[in-house]
Amino acid sequence: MSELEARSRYTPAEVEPRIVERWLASGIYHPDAAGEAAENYSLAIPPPNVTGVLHMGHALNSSIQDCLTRYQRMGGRRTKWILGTDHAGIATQTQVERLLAQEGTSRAALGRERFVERVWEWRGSYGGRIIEQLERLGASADFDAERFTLDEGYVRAVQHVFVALYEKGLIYRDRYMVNWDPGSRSAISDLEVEDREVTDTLYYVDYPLASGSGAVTVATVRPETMLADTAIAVNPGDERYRRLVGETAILPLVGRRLKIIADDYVRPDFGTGALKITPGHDPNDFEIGRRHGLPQLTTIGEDGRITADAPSRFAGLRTAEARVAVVAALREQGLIARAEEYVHTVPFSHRSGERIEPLVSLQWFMRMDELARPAIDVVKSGQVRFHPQRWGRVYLDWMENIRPWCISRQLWWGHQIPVWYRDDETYVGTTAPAGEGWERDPDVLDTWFSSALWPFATLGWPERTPELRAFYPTDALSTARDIIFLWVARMIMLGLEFTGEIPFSDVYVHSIIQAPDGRRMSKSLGTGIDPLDLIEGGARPPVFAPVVGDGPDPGEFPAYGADAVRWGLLAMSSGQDVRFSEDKVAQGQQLTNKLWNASRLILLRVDPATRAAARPVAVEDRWILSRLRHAREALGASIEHYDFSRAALELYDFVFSELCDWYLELVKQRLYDGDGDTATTLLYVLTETLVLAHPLIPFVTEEIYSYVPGAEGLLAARVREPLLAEADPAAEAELGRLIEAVQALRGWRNSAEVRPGASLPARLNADGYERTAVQLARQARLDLSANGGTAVASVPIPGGVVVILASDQLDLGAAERKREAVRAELRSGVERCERKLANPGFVAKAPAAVIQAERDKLARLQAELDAL
RNA sequence: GGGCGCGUAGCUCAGUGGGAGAGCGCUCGCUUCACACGCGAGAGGUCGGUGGUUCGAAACCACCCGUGCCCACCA
Repeated sequence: MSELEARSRYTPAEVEPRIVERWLASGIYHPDAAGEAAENYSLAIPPPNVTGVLHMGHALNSSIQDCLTRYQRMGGRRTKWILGTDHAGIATQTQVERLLAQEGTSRAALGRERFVERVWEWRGSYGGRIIEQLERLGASADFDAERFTLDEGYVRAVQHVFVALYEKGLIYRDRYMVNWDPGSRSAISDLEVEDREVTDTLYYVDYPLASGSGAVTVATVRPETMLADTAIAVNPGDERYRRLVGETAILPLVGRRLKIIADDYVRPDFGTGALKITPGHDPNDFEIGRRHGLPQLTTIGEDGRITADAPSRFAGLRTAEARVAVVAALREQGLIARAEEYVHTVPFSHRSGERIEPLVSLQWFMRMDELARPAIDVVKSGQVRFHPQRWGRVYLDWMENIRPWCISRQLWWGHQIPVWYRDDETYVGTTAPAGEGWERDPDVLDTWFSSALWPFATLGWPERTPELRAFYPTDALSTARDIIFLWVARMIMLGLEFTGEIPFSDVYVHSIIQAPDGRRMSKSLGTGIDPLDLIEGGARPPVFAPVVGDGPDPGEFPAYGADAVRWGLLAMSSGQDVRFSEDKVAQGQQLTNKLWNASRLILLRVDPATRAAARPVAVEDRWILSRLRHAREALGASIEHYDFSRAALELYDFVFSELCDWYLELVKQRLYDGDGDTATTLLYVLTETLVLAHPLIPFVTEEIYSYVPGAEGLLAARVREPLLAEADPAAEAELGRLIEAVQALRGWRNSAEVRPGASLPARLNADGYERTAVQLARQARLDLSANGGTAVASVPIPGGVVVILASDQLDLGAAERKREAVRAELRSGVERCERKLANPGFVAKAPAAVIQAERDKLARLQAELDAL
């Protein structure tokens, strides 16, 4: 007990690490693989990159998932939060390559086998950091069954899927236009490309006609690609060029003969209406080229440099250099008719940040339309629900226009494609083919290919494991919207294809937390916070400077503790993006501190032999039991509806407004007096409050629980029991009256400038206070025992008035001013009601209950006014 | 070009048809034996604008202004 007695402030920094150890040692995070998925509860974490460190998005999403997990676990269901990390192909490979560069070596020097070994070593040393951070946050995930998207069983699952889809004809190899990322030297998918606005120059270039009679002028922002031009296209309806269709132009600098063709794609009103066609280096031209059977030439290589197939003066130049050189050469020949500034969007690699080079390349693709169909149906039918709902529409829009997915990556770190080649033969299988001379495809799969199997591959699929039966399909998926297409959609498609079931029934799309200035939280911008710095205290970046000084060092966050951070993040989040608010974290800290101190009041006064039970002796006991039931129901509904900010605020309101401000103040005296039933009930209310609060603020509640007499085991493992009291509207009405009356009297005292400690002689002239008059007197500091005396003021309260009697405690002038103010307020209220009730439309059309409520209100206000 | 959000108190945000709310900040008062990271009482808003629907609009509809995001192959 000494700790509880000694600390009038809750100290998370000392408590939390100790609690983490108890939870981890208890084994409650790791459920038995028993029962069926329908009765059990499970959810899979979006696997953080193995290179990752905890950022605010992780902290928010983990707070959400842990709230769900703890809530369901305490609801008595076998609950599993599937945990693990993603091998994150490009990110991890880049990280290790950087390390090698520092050591003066390189991937190429090591060779594939040694390099991959190095990555595994790296993962062994540094890859677990985010997992430890999740533990520190209080995440109750299954740490004993941590998975990795490249561990042995997972590799088998991925290969199985690849082979099956290949055999079904959905995976194929093709020479096709891809987004080539010169930074990572790999193809990437459409989803990994981001468009940025760029100011370029639009050049008008003359292509002389072979006939020698003039030239056709084309407009281009990428003159360097002209080296691979194989045609010129115009719109078939364009009168200006009609007679040129079928003619031939001469490609400047190269001399190649280009056919002039007609294609509807060309817009007559843009540029000159004539378009140079480069099937090898532009996605649109690629399509046009296919339509017209044009050759695809390649003059830009995978290294982003001009190839030897181009005129030698350009070979080896980077594209940017080549552009300058080509323009200079054209100028020399007087072929640049015009040049103007041009703002447009250009694709960049999301990964490396480099400008995408569209290239024709031999890659593996996956056809998605067939897989999309059932995945569209399950969302349309409501089997899979998005929260907020509107994200379902976004999902469907994308799915209905889905395109093939380029799944091969020219990396070493990842799932190597299970395909072998020998001369013209191709072998696809989960094990190497027999015989000599087979060469395995060097490429690996897009990381998202393996992520798409996450909810079932982590449970042992394709084996029919007990885990799979117990926990698949999962229940919920909580994620940010930026991976709805990259990940969520693909999990639904592959889940349906390979397990025949939806991978989860609810997708919660949480908000994104921005920096206080509205920018994205990002380390490089200086707008990011390490959540651990909030939890344990640490550097406060300048954009997070407190508006008012709040401590010795504004450059440091105080150690708010994990509960405060979790509560704050939940309270901040909602359906829309929000700016990070340190105030909300501070509010969470106040909540933990309040609960700590309320518990001290109770636990330091009750006899250790007391056991929690509901033994209401006064109406306020019935009231708090009724409010407790209300809070449990409201909070439960909010969590089940994924409304976490509401849940957080409901908890705060219950603890502050109902439990501490009113109930504890009302029963304090009885507790001091040593009343046994009061102690018993208080212990019950406290225990159930801890149960209520635990999913949101697990640490402080677990710590307090350890001091509760008779409480055994861990609060985290406790199952919610049915509450011992029903809703009690009569008690709620009675206490509602009391609270309103006390507030009215306190307000009156304040404005009448009555000394706070003074007890005022008064007469209670109101109905409905038979059982609460003593409390009314105590809370409002009235002396109701006085008889006689001159009435000097009359304070309206529900059901009547309190008449204040003359005493030397009172400044009559101030009291009179207050009385006038109250009178004016009541009058305007009465007028508003009368006006409404005089409106024939209102009386005729409004619902009867609304009209009656209005009449009641008028009567009440009028009575209060009359009483003055 | 298409789509989806958002605009409510000084700040950050709840509130989706019947008397404008919370936290922080601000003002006044209080060393009341759980908590000064506290307690009590207040001030503060033409709910972006215009028009409409309705007995009644912060909420529903239309348009406008401002702002953010997503999707899209116009050189």
